[in-house]
Amino acid sequence: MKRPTIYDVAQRAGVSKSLVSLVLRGSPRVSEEKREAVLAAVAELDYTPSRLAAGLAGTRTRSIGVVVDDFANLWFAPALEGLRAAVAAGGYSLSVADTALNAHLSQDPIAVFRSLRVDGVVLAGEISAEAARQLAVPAVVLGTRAIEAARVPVIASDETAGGRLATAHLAELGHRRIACISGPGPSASAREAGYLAELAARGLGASLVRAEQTTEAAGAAAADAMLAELASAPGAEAPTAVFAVNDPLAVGAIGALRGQGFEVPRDVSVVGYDDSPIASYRLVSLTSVSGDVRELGEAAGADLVAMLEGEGEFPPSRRLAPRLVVRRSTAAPRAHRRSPGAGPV
Amino acid sequence: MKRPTIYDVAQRAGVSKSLVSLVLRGSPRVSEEKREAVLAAVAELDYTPSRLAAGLAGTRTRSIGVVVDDFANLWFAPALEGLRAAVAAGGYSLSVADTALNAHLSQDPIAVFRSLRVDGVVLAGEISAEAARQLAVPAVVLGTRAIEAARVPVIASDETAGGRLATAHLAELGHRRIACISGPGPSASAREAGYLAELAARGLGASLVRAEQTTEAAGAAAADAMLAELASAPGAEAPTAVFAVNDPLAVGAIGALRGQGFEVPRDVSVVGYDDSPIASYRLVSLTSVSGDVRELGEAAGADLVAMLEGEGEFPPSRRLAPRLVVRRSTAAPRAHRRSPGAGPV
DNA sequence: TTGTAAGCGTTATCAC
DNA sequence: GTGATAACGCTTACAA
Repeated sequence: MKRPTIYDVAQRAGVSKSLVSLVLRGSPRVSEEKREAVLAAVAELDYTPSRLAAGLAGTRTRSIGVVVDDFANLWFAPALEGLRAAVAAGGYSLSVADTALNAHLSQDPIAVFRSLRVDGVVLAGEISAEAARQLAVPAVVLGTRAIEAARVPVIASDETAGGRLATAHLAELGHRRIACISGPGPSASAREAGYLAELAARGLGASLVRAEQTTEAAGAAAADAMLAELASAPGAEAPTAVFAVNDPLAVGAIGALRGQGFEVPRDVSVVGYDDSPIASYRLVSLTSVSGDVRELGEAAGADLVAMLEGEGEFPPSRRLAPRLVVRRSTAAPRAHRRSPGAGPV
Repeated sequence: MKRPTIYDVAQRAGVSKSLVSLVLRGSPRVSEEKREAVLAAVAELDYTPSRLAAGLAGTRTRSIGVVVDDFANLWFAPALEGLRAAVAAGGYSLSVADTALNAHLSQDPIAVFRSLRVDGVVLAGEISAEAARQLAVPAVVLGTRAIEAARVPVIASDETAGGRLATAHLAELGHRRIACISGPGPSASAREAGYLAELAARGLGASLVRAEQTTEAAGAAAADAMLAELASAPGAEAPTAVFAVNDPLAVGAIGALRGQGFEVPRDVSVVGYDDSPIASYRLVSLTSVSGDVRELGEAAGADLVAMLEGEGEFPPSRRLAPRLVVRRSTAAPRAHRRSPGAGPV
């Protein structure tokens, strides 16, 4: 008992296979009569066209591949939803792969997509510049500024602006000693650059620690290290605010600070980045920078579809402005509250 | 400038296309000489075989589809990794889709996989029973017991056992009034059933609240509701321990309890479920039941490959035993610590 | 409007 | 070992 083919449908409906193909692809030049006959046959036979054959025969597969850097980065979930919404308009379907997913067996996701003949790909997350080159199909990069140079539009959140936003918020509250817990990777660098720029613009001094990874544990370790260094320095003063370049780092820092007797935000204010689910948890209530990831996904999807449908030129890179979600992890510094003009003790 | 085909490779290597196909599929009956010639031509031409054509012509596509209920469920990341490892052994590659991803436009992921002619599918998460039926290809269900009846093996964590484990842990610590915050869905039900079974086995009374969703906010609301109800009841006593059927619910409950002046674990112990990343955060340090999801994924992948390669019979359903990860959210009850035999005040 | 026929790039079945 | 030559199920001119 084999699967029904377009041929079976044609026979049952009493038409030719071409007609079936036309009906299925919604051609307007078919009689209502035949259309119904075809649709009926399709339903009766439970026919599902083979995308393999369609892709082989046609000029496109109407599928687009999405490469996600890591499925554990919850970041991409809303991005994917925005993408889907955007490409669905063009009749495309998404195929998702994660970089780590096939890394071991040299099962490079890009290679898989190539052999699948996807019409285009979306590089989501911190993709290596190398991956983007030698990419025979139209592509857009979503959410990082790593590969500015390649011939692909980059749809990213302006992470440097986000870093400035977070830092400015703390400065506006009255903080003068604002530390930063950064980490590895281009996103972290961009956010960190924003922190430095904003401090410079305000004439404040910087205090930077780089965590080994961008995890909660690394954030805790970085905060501990920062505190330890302060303790051993002669006249050093502890920061009254910390900007962590992502939420896990921030949560780790809060845990470490609390472990050392500092209450948040009473003694130290903390700002995170990404506005991940944990940030809104009551237990945490973390002020965080939000990249509006879903919209980023939508924009990327729309741009890719435009490249696929349109002739020639490709859309310009875009850098969307992030916004700050203020919660209960930030407040004015104590000294500031007691007597606005007073210097630190 | 078109893509190179197997024909181009054959011509360049001075052999027939059949030979090229044999070499690429690792046939042992080809001379070393020709093999090298073919491989060289492949490299020079940067040839990538078309999976579309291969799937069309061959008897299988060597691809398997994974349907995830929701990408935002961090749960599936390790499961996917286990899956990948297991199916890679058989030379299969994974294609992932999320139920919500295409739900809107009747872009049912199962339909997409059908048209892609995947060799098999993995249903991960809480899949509807309906989805599993009418599934023309071999399938396994990963991580839920929802569709016991269908003709697919179910590889799941024994969630009822997990519920018992959590409850037993609290009882062993000396707790007598153990409440449960449950939620919607089959997983929650199974965990809840374990809670009830363990209490019954120990002759303890149950106190159950069902949250509207399985989110942190819902958990907080449920805990608040529970406390409010207790306050209005005449001689009711507050529970000294709470088992929440997943981690977000548990974190929400902790937040709510703290808001009402209860410290965890001093006044109330809390156990969660899933051992998600947040559970290990210092700020939370939540005792939680772990399903060893990666291993679950491996088992499911191995079973599916066995079904695909093997002839006939399919592997039995399996229910893997979960384990408890004890952290700092659980401790002996206060009264118990002061005087072991004393009743509650 | 509908039918005919020629591919699309592989695998599979034979011969050689 | 190696090479022809049919499928595979569809799209797409081109005819009718």
